[in-house]
Amino acid sequence: MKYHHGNLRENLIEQACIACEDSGWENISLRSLAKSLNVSQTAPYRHFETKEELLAEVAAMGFMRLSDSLKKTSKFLDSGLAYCEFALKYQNTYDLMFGTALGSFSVYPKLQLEAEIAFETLRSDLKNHFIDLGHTNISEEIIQEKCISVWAFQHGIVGILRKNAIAEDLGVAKEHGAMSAISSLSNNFDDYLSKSINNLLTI
Amino acid sequence: MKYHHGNLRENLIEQACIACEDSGWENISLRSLAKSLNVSQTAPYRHFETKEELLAEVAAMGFMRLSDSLKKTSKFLDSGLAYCEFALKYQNTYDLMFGTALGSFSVYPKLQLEAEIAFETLRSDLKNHFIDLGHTNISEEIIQEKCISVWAFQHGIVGILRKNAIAEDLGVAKEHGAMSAISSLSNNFDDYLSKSINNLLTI
DNA sequence: TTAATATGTTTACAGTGTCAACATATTAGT
DNA sequence: ACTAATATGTTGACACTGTAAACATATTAA
Repeated sequence: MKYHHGNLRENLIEQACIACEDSGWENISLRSLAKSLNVSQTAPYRHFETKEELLAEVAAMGFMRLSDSLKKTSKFLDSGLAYCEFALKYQNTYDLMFGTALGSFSVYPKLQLEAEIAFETLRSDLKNHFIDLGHTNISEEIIQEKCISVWAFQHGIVGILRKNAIAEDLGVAKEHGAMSAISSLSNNFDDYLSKSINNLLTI
Repeated sequence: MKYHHGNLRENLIEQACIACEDSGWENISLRSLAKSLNVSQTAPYRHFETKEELLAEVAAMGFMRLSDSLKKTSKFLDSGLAYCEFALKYQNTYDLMFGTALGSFSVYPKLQLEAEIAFETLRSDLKNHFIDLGHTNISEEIIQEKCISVWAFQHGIVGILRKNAIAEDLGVAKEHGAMSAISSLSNNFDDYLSKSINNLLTI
């Protein structure tokens, strides 16, 4: 089962993942990807109808890796930190996953699936968290609602942190100014995070 | 004080704002902007060193309008809804403001200023909210921290809502699936929002 | 073995940001 | 008022981009 190139499709996704994390999805070009795989510049079009379709695959891979990161945590309140770490460590991929390059998840079934798996990971963790706390009679709807709240909060914090140019490390804020009061916050970032999430979980 | 065109710079910003909201920042082209203003394709470069510089101006305008929207609310808990309404009504501009087109706010002084003004608007509203509740001895640090939390939560919720393709109206979710349990949530979106924000404000 | 299909190439089009060289309008300095 | 400096605009070019059409060939299915 070997065509001209072998498995151009998977190689393209692979290289696109690397290129995305290296220089951001906006700087990915099908032509240069093709060139780096020693293939003509329009060869990718035999595997992806459009550039966006390739980007959707990259985003899906991102969600798979996010799920993995979340699964590595034992306590629910740790997963918040894990989430933020992922989002800041793989900034460019995260941008692709949640940014405007792709529209709604539902346009790309595989992407939607992987996104839902990641969400489910967090949701089941949260359910266990509630059980650990002795709250056994909480409806699935509320669990889901709370899960969305937590996710949204984490997502938002990451966005704000980045807009204030906090870099590599979670604990350091470099800028000053009104909005960058974040610095004081990020000195004890994990405390802040778990406290806020705990608040959000109040029923 | 009238040169060749008059005030090309402001006209460019103006048209860019419109174009951005119409078709998204990714589809703005300096050349077509120039053409629509009956000016040569490189004329914009006398006023902006790079395309990004123009986009930063558009984003700054966005924050000005956001501040206006927030100022129109009387109660603090209403401003959350106002924020989400703004973010969903002016989706494309909001993307530019918080997306990856521009890096950190601090790269563009004017943008940073306008962003901080918007933040300050929310912060002072929150302070008054605490005072209304009789909590008069809350430190500025905590107010700021809570303000960041609220902003992050709102920002995150908007992002998640959009990734599930909820349209025009705040109250309606169209998709189904695990993550789109949002639909149940968004039926009483404003209740959900104020409840969550209230939780976040717990000290 | 033949027909269909999957995969890849060549060529081309219309568009992009931005640079360099040049032209002219306005302002500031004397 | 005249001149030099500066702000503004134009022309032309370069090196990219996504992607469509026409063609070629390798692989697979009948």
